[in-house]
Amino acid sequence: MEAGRRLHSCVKISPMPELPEVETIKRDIEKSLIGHKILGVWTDWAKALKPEPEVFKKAIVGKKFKSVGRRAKLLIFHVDSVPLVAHLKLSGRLLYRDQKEPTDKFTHVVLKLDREKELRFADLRKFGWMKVLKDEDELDAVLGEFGIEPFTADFTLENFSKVLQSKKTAIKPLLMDQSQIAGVGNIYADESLWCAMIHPLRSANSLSEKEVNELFTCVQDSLQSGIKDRGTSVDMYLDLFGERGEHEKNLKIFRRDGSPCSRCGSEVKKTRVGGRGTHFCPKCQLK
DNA sequence: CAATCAACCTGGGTGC
DNA sequence: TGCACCCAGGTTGATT
Repeated sequence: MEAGRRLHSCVKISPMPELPEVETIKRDIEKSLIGHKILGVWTDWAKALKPEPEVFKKAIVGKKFKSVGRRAKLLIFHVDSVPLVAHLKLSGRLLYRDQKEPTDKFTHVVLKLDREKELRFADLRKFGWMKVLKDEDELDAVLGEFGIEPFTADFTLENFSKVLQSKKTAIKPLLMDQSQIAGVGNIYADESLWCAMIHPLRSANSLSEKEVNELFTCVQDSLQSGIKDRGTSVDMYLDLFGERGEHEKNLKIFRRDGSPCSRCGSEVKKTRVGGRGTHFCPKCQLK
């Protein structure tokens, strides 16, 4: 276990932009990128630009960033009237930088802007992408694939309860199922379940009314707490200006295996649920 | 229909 | 020192 702790403290690659991280980037973009004109597009990784680099370039060069939004973990831009969406997946970063600042080797897309600025897309694992959409109908179709969105009018206890009651799958994979509940990834799923004292393998439709209530509150609190700290940097997420988020020190359960549970003192355990690393307190979160 | 799983990637760890 | 192998995880798409 000592080895386990040491291993985790050395892991340098686990960004995981989830709702709070993407929301942080979105808010910073509102204050910086909006209004900039796109002068050119550079890439060394064709797959990052959809539908394909030439179409992507043609659609946006000469136009201005007008708005930015977020749905689940997706960033939504409008470049003039052209919808553009971006997904950071596991290791993507968006950076707003002066042209003269050096780029790192993970930078695979650069949007050259006016006023000597750049929007850089860096991605160690190259899973992320930016995509130009045809029109608002296509955007509606993309956004319609997601489930209930936290912090919107749709995210009611009634709707949350309906989602849980309709599935007998384990609660953790359901929390992370973007088509059901939008924006929750591995970190905030673990945090939410610890907060609500629910074991990650509990069948979703087996939760009591009280547990559903608790989880409903905990999901929102965990996400809100992450936003307040400008996201979690474990260890690669950086915000639009290249700064780390502060939420890592406020994590209650994620990657704390081997340490005492901050609620009951029992040793935090790590296991696998749905193929993903899952952290829980065996005393607080009974099966 | 639901659960499972490889594939997409890279770097950093371990074990031999 | 080197090298094969494993792991991290969001999402898609194929398979069971």
